[in-house]
Amino acid sequence: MAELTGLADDRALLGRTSTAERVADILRSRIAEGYFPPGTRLSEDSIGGALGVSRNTLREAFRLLTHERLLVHELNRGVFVRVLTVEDVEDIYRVRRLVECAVVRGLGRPPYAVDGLAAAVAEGRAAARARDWKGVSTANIHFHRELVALAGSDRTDEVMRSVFAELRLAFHVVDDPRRLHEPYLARNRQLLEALQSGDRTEAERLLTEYLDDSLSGLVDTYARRVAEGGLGTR
Amino acid sequence: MAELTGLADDRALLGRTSTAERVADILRSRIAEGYFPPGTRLSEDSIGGALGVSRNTLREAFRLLTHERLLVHELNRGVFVRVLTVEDVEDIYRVRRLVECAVVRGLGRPPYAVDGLAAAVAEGRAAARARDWKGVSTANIHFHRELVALAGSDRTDEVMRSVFAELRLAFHVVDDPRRLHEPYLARNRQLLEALQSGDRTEAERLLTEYLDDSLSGLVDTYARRVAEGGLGTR
DNA sequence: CGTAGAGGATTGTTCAACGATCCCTCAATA
DNA sequence: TATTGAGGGATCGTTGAACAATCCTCTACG
Repeated sequence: MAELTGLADDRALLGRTSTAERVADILRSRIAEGYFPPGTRLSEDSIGGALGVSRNTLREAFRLLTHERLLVHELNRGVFVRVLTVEDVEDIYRVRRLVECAVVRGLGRPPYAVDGLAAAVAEGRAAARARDWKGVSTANIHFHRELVALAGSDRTDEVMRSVFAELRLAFHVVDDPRRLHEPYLARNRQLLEALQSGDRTEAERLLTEYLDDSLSGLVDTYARRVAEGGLGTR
Repeated sequence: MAELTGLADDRALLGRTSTAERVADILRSRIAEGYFPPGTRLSEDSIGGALGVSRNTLREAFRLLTHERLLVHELNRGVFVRVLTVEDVEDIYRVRRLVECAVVRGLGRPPYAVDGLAAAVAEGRAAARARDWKGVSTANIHFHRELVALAGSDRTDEVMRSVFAELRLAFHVVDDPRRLHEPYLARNRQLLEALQSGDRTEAERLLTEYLDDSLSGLVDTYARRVAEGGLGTR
């Protein structure tokens, strides 16, 4: 038996993607880019017809996305792109504060593996230079996903990936992404620097402030938009 | 328009569930109680026949439980009750330490709402008196779910509910539930007392020790059982 | 003893059908 | 005018069947 360790990673690339997962990928990115805004109903017939997949396959894709909380399923009514309430947004930040701060606090001795964080900061800087505010938002999320990854827990990573995907739903409702995301570029950089210098407590302080400010800023504009927009909460 | 605020809570009750969800409920509790031990193959034919549902519906239920990590799906072989690896158990405890400790640390000023915790302690004591070690294990899990509930976050509750359900899979593999669960009765009580007296830092210390000991005790016997039992890890 | 292959059993996938539910429309009534 | 109720159309939920693909077991053979 020859060397096979390197092959394990390739298995993910191989057949392991079912039709339903590919459909879910398509729908997920459509939702992420705002093509299907929150509140939109996704009809089995029209979507299945457009994508050329059977109803069963499509329903499996719906189920995947429902599990990620991107869609909500109402019996005999179909699936809808989730409309977050303000309480949802607050709960998302409750989870973020709980988990992200715990990750920072639980770090062992420095140095820390901050390569991913540095890459996300660079990604955000590049997006800002290109005036690509949606890209800035994505880089922001990448930064915090990398932060969570420092805990080295697959389950935590998965949970937070889903939480961040949900958060993106709120971002699509607000109309001024620049004001919402740009200020946090510098603060992510600060956070990175604190971690690079091995200062956990300072990093935790920065992170807490970050999350508090981010939540209040988001809730302000979000509540206004939801109220005026009259998104189909039902 | 009359007073309708009280009715909002009742909506959850009349929210009907699909057949697939009800089937998933049944299978979930069967797995939780050990009727289907880890490694068991769940045949579409026999289960569908016994429950009187069609294959399509049953497969939907399987998918729901697969998303919850209680079942694993092997292509062309069917679904099996998940067999946790030691790495899985370790990751579960990584999540528990991260989240449960963060919950305790994030508590505000005392007094805390420890009614649920007290009830779980009482439940455990009663089960121990009745020599019902599986009941002790359940009460243990209830205690920690109540602990997480102190954070007041729906999402955190849901995540941890799923994590605890997964953990139960490991419990079913070990053969001496008494030795595994009984020692923690007293420690839960200690934890409760620390919280009742408003001592967060002491509670966090107790909790950390608890989780460390619980993990090492579980991994010891679990690794042995998995190795000798030769559960169908394939 | 080991291997190749046939056959049976099980799963993967799709489709069509029918009942159930929801939503919308419209008419009747107070 | 506002409310109620019936009807119809659209969509979802579930079933059953059919066929292909795959796996497992057992047998026969070298």
